[in-house]
Amino acid sequence: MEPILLFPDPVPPELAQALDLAGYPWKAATDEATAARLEPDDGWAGAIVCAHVEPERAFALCRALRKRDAPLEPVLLLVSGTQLGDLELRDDLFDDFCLAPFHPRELEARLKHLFWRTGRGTRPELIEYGELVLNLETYQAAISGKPLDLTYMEYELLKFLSSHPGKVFTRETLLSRVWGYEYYGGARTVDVHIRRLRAKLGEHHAGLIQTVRSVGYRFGQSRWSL
Amino acid sequence: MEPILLFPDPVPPELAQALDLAGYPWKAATDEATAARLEPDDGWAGAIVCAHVEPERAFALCRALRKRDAPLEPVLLLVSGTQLGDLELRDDLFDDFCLAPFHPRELEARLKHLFWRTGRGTRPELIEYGELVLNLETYQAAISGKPLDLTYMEYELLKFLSSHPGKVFTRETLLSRVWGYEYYGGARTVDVHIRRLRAKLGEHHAGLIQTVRSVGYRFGQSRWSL
DNA sequence: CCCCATTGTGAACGGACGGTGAACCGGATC
DNA sequence: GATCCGGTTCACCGTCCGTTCACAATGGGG
Repeated sequence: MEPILLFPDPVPPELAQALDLAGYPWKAATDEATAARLEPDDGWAGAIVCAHVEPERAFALCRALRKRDAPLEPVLLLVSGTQLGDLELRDDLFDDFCLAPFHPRELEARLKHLFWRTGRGTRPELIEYGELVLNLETYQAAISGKPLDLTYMEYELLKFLSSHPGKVFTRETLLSRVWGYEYYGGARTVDVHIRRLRAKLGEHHAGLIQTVRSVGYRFGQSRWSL
Repeated sequence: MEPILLFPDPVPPELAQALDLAGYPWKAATDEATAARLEPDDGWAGAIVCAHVEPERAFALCRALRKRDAPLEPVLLLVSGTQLGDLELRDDLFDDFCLAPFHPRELEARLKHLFWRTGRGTRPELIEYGELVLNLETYQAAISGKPLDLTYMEYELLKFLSSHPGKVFTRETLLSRVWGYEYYGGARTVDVHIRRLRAKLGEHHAGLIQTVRSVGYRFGQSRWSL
């Protein structure tokens, strides 16, 4: 996802923290010129402008962003309670606003809705480990950019392992955590699924899943290796 | 100005007071039927739905309001902080939301901005994905320029799927989001509608709807942004 | 160097999952 | 009331894939 443009620079710490927590990339700028200089090739994903710190410059920036050839959108405004009246007649400068101080989850919800409204894709939930990417929303997996054709159990197993890299799991643990607590079946089932996973990961990446003899399996590099 | 539709009835006193203070006329309704009975000749100006009192019925009402021949808008949702997560996947049910308890002036500012926005007709009236086009105003669908003759449910299902491309939905999710929360019926119903959709999409485009075994269905290709 | 526990491998079985055709049913229309 | 239309349900069936088993390969300990 392209980064979100923030104003001002430096960014209020609670804003930066909320965005980091929600997983949105961002860059801060002090004015339109630096914003233009920092802009990625494929443009900004949107902008969040703090109007409660420097109102005049904030609104001026909004106006500049909207007057570009390709108007920047969506623009979310952060305002203090006393500024609510200032929004009048400035409707065209922003797409949504949020009262400061804000609850991180409100900001996240507003961003989500805003991105949906403006048609831009919302940020997918991913598990990444090196070349491997699992998309939790689409139930798809890819390694080195090439999609893996995994079955349901293979996907679930890989998802569990890759979300605990470096940790060793016994077959029994895997059976209870991935298959379900009530599962009653042979432990060798795990071996077969591991084998098929390694095969589909390809020779080059098969080592991502390691066997720990007489214990179980581990995904990724051990914390103590090297 | 036409009145705003409120839910539920009786209206939370702070909401009624805030609207009276801001000078907005309103009428309250307990459900869609009474809303239809109370509706003025020239329609509602918009709706404010309290989702923090009766979430299920509130969202059901939103869906009903949006499915009318002339979808009611704008819709402003009042939610509690703990409900922020519930907004996910319900983006199409509302135009803006406000955290309860709210500051009267925030509500007023949101209404003002909302009316300004909808006056300019910013709500998307088309959904496009590749060759597929859904016209939300005329309830028509076309692929490669040729109109599709879809039934109501087929259209709703395709609309929901195509507005979340790449994402996998379980049958239960589809039943609750497309058919309605109160729906009690077999999950296989979804299969049949999917089959008819694929048939009407034609052999060449049937792959737009993919089956994810033991999970559900997915529309279009996933976005591998990043 | 041998032995046996442990794990990898190939194949086969069978259950479950989903596609499909058709019947059913309730409401709308004439 | 007859007919049509669209949504739901059901039964059937093909296929996918999770599981199991037998056997080969491996590796650590004595």
